[in-house]
Amino acid sequence: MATSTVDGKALRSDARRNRDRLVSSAAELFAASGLDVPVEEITRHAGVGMGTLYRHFPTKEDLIDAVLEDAFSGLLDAAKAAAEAEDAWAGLMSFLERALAEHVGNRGLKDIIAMRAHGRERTKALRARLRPVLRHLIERAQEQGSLRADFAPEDLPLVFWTADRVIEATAAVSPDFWRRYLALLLDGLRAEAATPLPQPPLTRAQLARVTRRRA
Amino acid sequence: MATSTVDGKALRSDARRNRDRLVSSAAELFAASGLDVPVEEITRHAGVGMGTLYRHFPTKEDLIDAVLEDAFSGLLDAAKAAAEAEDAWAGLMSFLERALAEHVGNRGLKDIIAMRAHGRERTKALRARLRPVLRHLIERAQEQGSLRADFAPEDLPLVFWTADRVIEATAAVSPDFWRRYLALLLDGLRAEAATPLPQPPLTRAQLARVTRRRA
DNA sequence: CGAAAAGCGGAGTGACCGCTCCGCTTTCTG
DNA sequence: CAGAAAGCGGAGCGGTCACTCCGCTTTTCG
Repeated sequence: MATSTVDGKALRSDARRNRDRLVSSAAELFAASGLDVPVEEITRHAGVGMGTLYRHFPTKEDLIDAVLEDAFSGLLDAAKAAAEAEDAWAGLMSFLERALAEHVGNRGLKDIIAMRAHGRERTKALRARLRPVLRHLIERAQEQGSLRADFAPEDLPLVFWTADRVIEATAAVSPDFWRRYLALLLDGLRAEAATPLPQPPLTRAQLARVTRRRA
Repeated sequence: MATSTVDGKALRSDARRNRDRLVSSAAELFAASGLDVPVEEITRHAGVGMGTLYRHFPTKEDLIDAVLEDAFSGLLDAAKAAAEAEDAWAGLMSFLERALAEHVGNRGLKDIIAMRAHGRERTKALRARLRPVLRHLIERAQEQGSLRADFAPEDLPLVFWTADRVIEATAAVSPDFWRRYLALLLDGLRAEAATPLPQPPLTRAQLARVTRRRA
């Protein structure tokens, strides 16, 4: 949780303290119940008033952004670790496993990836830093002959979208069940399993349009 | 759309006409915009008042149920057709393709399968009639050596949950993209692709608990 | 045809939610 | 330590939605 102020000005001590409380309360509640916890519940949990919340974060979206920046940046670390693996396939697998394991206890993360609320700047920046790492990992796995050649980096969101759906549905009943789904899907990503695919991958532009959508 | 009255009593002619209008308006709007179209919009589209809606369907859920019974029963037909295929794998594939193709234009169906609102009686009955057909199809495909042996009938919802997620995300941008995802997943379901799975399938009881959930 | 029964419409209710406004309190600064 | 600036709390606003209530209209049937 950064201590710096976004724009020059130093905050008064009580303000800083309240801001921190808000962010950590929000983190906790988002993780537990998803992004639509009422803002009022967040302020209550943080022991501050509504006014305080809205002075720090002009909109609920901004709060979400502040909270999930941390969580998202964890993903980047996982990706970097995976990129160093000798066996690229194993690296990719461990990246997916680690990332998804985090999703099990964090409804907020799933909500973001499921596109409920979106499109902030910092998140976009993190995504941009993540992309080349993963592309490299994918290319290496394909060169090593383990990952099917027609798998595109743009197909990766499929894994998260769908696995999150499974987690959402089954976590309460069997918290590790998503691993079965992932294994099934990964068997379809192996080079040996490859059968011609009926559709091209999404282009980056299409993918961007997908994430920029909302009800 | 059944013409019979649920409980003995015959409806007055205007009542029957209004009821039919409501159901078909709801069908249209649910398909186009999902299950959370406001009831007021449905009544307006049907040209009747709120009171009329709520006399026929004590709750929005009941209306949903009435509407989706039709759509759901189409699935049963698809399954029966698939069960007759010589090649069980091909049958299973065509069942999935046909069922999912319907979901592309019908947000209401996806919403139901995604568990938004649920648990009505008629729907449960239809599911019960569907189950043995699909189980038979799966068993045959396994005997023929095309479907991996550790795939359970209880794993089938995975396909729908996840494919619907993909459809939801991408239909507006590339309406046929889900076929790529399905192909990827199906490659993982082939017997040759099989790698040991880390988790057992859900039991029927667990599956029931999953579908009986709501926010 | 006429009256009772059945049905109808839609304004209104209550619950929820994100967000605003402003009189009061705390912190900072000289 | 005092005054000004910064921050604070929470009642209330405006919007949405499922659902209710009741005075009026249409159908039915002898």
